[in-house]
Amino acid sequence: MALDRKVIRTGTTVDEMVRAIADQIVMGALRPGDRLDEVTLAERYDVSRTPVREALGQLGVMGLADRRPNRGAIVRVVTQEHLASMFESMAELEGICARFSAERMTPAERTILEREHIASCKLVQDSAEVDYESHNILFHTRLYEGAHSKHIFDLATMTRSRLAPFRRAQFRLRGRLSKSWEEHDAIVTAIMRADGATASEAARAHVATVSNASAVFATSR
Amino acid sequence: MALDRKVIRTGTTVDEMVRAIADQIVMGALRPGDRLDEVTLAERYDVSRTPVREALGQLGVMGLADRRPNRGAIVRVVTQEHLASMFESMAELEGICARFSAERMTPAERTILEREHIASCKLVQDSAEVDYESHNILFHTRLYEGAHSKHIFDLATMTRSRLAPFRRAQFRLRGRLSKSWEEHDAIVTAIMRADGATASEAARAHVATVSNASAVFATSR
DNA sequence: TCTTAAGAAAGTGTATGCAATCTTGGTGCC
DNA sequence: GGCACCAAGATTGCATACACTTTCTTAAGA
Repeated sequence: MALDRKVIRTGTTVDEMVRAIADQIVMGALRPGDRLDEVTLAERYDVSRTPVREALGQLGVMGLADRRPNRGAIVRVVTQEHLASMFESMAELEGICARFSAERMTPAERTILEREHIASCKLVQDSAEVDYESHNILFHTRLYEGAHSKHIFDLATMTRSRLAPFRRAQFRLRGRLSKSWEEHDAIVTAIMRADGATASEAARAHVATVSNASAVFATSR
Repeated sequence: MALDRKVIRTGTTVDEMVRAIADQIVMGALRPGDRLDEVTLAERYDVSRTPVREALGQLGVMGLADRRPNRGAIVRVVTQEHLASMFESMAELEGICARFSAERMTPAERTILEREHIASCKLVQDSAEVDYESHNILFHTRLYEGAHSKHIFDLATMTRSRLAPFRRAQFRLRGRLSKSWEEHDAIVTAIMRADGATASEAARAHVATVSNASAVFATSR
């Protein structure tokens, strides 16, 4: 299934390849350790090897792929140690974002955050895992944005995408959905009160829980 | 002056190009806004455009270059706002590293940190700006390493390299050298006492000072 | 004089080809 | 049977070629 590049054409082919491959990795279609063969990818997307190669190089810098000179690229495999390190960093970053959000969000941003959070309660009641996952991503993005700091946003977003392959299906664990909502609730409440310290701690605890839920999944493959 | 690739040959040409260009940016030979012309770079390093292009793409991901489709690449220009955001992030990251270092460094690491810190006192007395700058980079690297968290290390290192073009010559400001040493001293003292909170605060304050020193320089160009 | 249009020049984006390197399957030797 | 070695195939790395986009130049028209 080739991409219709001639029709839509946003940006360069390389960008499209980066997005396409990154998506496959983040979505789990390509799993850690899988080979990223240049000719195979080129054929699949109906492009030459050149843009594929550039994309692989960029994915390497992003930390999603691992490039071995003369030996091809694979989806990055991380050790348990490194994985823990990433979750730890994520917790710290989210803590910072929550603190800044509590201190800096505009009234409009606070309103949106709260409204979306309350709306998501219904998804929990309906056990709508997939929709809740979408909401969850948005929720955390709101936190990163609310920090009003472009670089923190970049760091948090990057770290999240690197972790994505390892947090798949976290919401399938029994009761995880409603627990997640309660944790979000603690964060939102603190942010609405402009209580940075509490928001930060709640966010860190939240990520720690996700970390535990994901660790089980990551090791059991 | 072409690189002697045939002779030394460590890694691929692309890697060499990334290093070479990144160095030029970080060292200040290439300044924000400067064009990164593919053919010029290719000729300068005596390679074809292909590896140069791949390098530019990777530098874009690293945040050192800015790539505009069909319009070439330039050394990234950051707004005052974005620069402040990066310094703010750097302060938070260093704070985290200092806290973790205080909690996690091995006795051997603590010894090395303290010994190098004490040795650097002589550089201050001699007003050896260049040598102190080298020591300074090492000092902060020790902090990042001491956190014992690969990902935090990556984030800190990346952020530092992005900031490098803007903190040039910070030590030329009068009295900055000895002030820097005193700030380091506060961090080291706290780490030796395994006092995470104090170490964290000292590190954050230290970066804040650097930020102010650099902001003057950045705007006055 | 200023604006604008057309064409040329410069530069980027992708495809293809070839050389270099790695992998694999098989063969001979111990 | 196991191991070292070697050649063929597969794959990557880089250079070159060409198409396409942007930018610059220049000149005509208002």
